[in-house]
Amino acid sequence: MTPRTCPPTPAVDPAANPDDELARMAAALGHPARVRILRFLLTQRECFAGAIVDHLPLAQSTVSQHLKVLREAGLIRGEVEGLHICYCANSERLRSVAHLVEALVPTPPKVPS
Amino acid sequence: MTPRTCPPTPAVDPAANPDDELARMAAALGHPARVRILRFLLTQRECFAGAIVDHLPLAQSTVSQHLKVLREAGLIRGEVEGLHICYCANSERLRSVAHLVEALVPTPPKVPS
DNA sequence: AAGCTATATCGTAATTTATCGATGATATGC
DNA sequence: GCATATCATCGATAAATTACGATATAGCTT
Repeated sequence: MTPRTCPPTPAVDPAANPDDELARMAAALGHPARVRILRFLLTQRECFAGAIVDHLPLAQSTVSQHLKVLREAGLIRGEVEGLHICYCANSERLRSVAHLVEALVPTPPKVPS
Repeated sequence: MTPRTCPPTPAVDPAANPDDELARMAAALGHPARVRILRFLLTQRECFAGAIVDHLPLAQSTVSQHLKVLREAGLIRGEVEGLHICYCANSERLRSVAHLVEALVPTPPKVPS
């Protein structure tokens, strides 16, 4: 009904173990266009969807769909602002993703004193 | 010709910018089964392919394909060891992936003294 | 109200992915 | 050499992803 929604950012799924959570985030990041969108959003701090479309060699509808994937993963947030929609990266969520990945890196085998 | 190959670990693609690299790694991590395989490998330090198959509710051929994806992303390594193939996580590569993700997290806006 | 702009959604085609069973290849043991 | 175990690859199939143009919707502007 409302195309201009920007779903309330599903945020973290509480009923997901870290493995599934990580897989979900990784899947959202698993496309070059989405990584570029994210990076662009980070360098601009925020911007309208149109700017992102201009920045990528993809059709508007395609970009919109990538934005949706990122939104549903909670990696970005969109806010209606008059006629535009202002997107920005969700730093908090990005940090939590970074932690999930770091948790995967084995700690160097501890050498007992 | 040689089914028991364990391709030489394509490792890092030098001709890839960080965005594409990150997307490639994320795509490899973007499936719950693969994250579980990786985690299993990390808790065991190493193990035969059969053990991984036993650990997952998937057919042997399916697991083998997931292993291939992880291998081609350089996230794990396999070594022929007699009749088995011994897999282990590539910590170095995992660390580099962690760094790629961390590089995405905005540094807190620096407050000039 | 009528038109315009910005963006989401829909319908669809093409590609990729996930999964399985079956097969093939190698190494081991007899 | 022959049977067996272990694992990769193949072929098929179903499902998901990606991409696009077309359409619809919400909010300005006049």
